[in-house]
Amino acid sequence: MDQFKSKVTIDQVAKAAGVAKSTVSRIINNAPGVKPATKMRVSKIIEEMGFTPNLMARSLKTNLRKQIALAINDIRNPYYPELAWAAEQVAKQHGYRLVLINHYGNPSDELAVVREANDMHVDGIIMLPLSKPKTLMAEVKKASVPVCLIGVYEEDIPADSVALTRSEGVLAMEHLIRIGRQRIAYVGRHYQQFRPRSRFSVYQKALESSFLKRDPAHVFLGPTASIQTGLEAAHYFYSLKDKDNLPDAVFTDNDMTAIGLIQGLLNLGVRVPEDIAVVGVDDINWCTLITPKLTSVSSLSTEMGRIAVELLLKRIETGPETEFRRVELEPRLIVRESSVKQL
Amino acid sequence: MDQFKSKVTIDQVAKAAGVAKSTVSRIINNAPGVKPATKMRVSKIIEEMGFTPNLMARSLKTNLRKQIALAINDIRNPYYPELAWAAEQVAKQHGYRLVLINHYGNPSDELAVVREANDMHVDGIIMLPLSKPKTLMAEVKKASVPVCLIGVYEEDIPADSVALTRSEGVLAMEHLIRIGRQRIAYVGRHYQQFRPRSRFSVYQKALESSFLKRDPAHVFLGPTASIQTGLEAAHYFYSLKDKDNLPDAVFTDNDMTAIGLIQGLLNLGVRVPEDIAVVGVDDINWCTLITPKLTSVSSLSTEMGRIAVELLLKRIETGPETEFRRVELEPRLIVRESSVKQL
DNA sequence: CTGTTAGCGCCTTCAT
DNA sequence: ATGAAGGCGCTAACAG
Repeated sequence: MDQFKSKVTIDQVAKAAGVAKSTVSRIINNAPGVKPATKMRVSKIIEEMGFTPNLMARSLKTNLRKQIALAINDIRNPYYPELAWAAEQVAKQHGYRLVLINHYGNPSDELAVVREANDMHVDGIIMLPLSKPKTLMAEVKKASVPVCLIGVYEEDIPADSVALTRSEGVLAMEHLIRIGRQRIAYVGRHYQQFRPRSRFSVYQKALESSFLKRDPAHVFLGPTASIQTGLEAAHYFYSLKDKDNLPDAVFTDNDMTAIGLIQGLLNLGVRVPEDIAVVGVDDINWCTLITPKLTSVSSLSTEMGRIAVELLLKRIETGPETEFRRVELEPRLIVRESSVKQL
Repeated sequence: MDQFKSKVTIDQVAKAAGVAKSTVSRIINNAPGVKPATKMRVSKIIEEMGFTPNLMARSLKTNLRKQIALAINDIRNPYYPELAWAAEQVAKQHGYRLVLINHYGNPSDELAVVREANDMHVDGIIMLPLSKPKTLMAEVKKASVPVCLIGVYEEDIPADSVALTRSEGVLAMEHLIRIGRQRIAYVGRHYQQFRPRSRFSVYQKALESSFLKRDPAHVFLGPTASIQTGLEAAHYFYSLKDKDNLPDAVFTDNDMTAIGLIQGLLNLGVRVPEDIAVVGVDDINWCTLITPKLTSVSSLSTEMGRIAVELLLKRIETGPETEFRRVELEPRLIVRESSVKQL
């Protein structure tokens, strides 16, 4: 194992160049106070020897890793790559690396993620939390570095955050009601506890305030934000005994599930949107690539990712002194074929 | 910045427990030779103080990071998340963490990736290289840790590898020819240099050996494996002056581009597969979610990811002594609606 | 069984 | 402008 070309150290360079390590250190860090001549000479040797500083040794000393963690649910849901991509662009621009930490939906793992991030000694953490507020609070407090939250409504958590001005559910439900749907179902993930402004809570409230029937049979909760959950939901609705009570619309937690749901419905001979209109959340790229194209509420993944990194980097610089910032974005409904036949 | 809850160190624990740090070290590493009583007592203190070892300090010492890098092209192409997911499962099982490094297609960046991985002091690197053989060789040799290659045919590179027994192109072209297509086009990425067994080379050879016309106008090369490239290809073919010479089939480098291509063709009123049959490569999940469902040659992303990690971990253990291993998988053609109307 | 010591590779005063 | 020395947090001999 040690026969692999071992990394050259700053000492070796110093020795080879006949200078002290501190001089080499100054050079690789562009520190002032090195005679141009020696700088040039040593730089050449550095180049020749292929020396690159051991980042871990460096950060052990400086306590700076130039690295931020992005805790996500499942990399296989395109929503996260889209967000991560945008976040990475900004991070890179500032000389930071973005490290993804997957916690496949198990909300109890969110705490593990924080611990992991602590251990890795990243400079900051971006989270898209699923936990209930109390747990989340504990998580954030356990973090030994700044945290930036995405998509969280609670206001009293010691972290910067980016969120929407209102739940995606509001736009989705408004839309379905406006186009005259009467029996609107809900398909989504099962949370430990639904936040007051969660998509599901909003769904329930919207039904009430428009005097639509709230039928427990019209709610299907799966374990993950996946195609699979959508397929299962389709079979579930189809298996309802009371065929007259089939939903005529479904508001879906997320686009992946919505896409699975549509797939499942079509397989069962249900027409979308004629028989059942479907609205998702996230507006992932694939919305326009399936048939029918999926109506969705954009949760602004790329903007969120970008802003989260910006907030976090600012916080890393300024420290916890300044007041926590909260950026709010306006969600957008994008109407496509899965909810209205003719646009 | 330093007002954030600072991490507690092994010294603090040792002091608080009234033992030497080495004892604490032995305990957190489950090393033998600690009296159960003290172990119990100190463990409790560790728990109370919330101590977790600084992984960077540890690896500075042990030269082991329990971390492997996966160098990928673009996280937004679902092929990579699928592969990364599988790789991560195996890595986690062995106590390793998987770190993704994106090098958005710029093949010259592949070298940068190796350097980056070196700097990060990961224990090994998995690559899906795009570079031409000579460059690739240089890259692998620059690595200071074991490398495992995915999808490379060259045999003389000092690295373990997982690859297919034959190019995906063989299966794709066989299929298109068998179903009687005469004017088969190619859409793909532009490489610095096409390897002999690359998809494009195989495409050309297949045309020759079946005495089909090789028309330069039937080749469209884009910069990336993206939807966008597919859309552009569709417009390109449509804009050909010689309408009688439109292709009746397209072999596409990758599924993303194939999906974009189909989308573009449908928008232009071209029927798929009646007018143009389309075959992709990778067999990403989305193949079955679009309409028409995409015929594709599976490049076995999850198996590749899994095996690559296994090979790499074995190599990390054994070192460079043992001969480099090469695992070969049989590619599979999955026929769907984009190439034949009735299955 | 437990403590002492000596670095891992780097940065950072403090001298020179 | 450069060198010498100390230490970041941890592990790994070597003593006791």
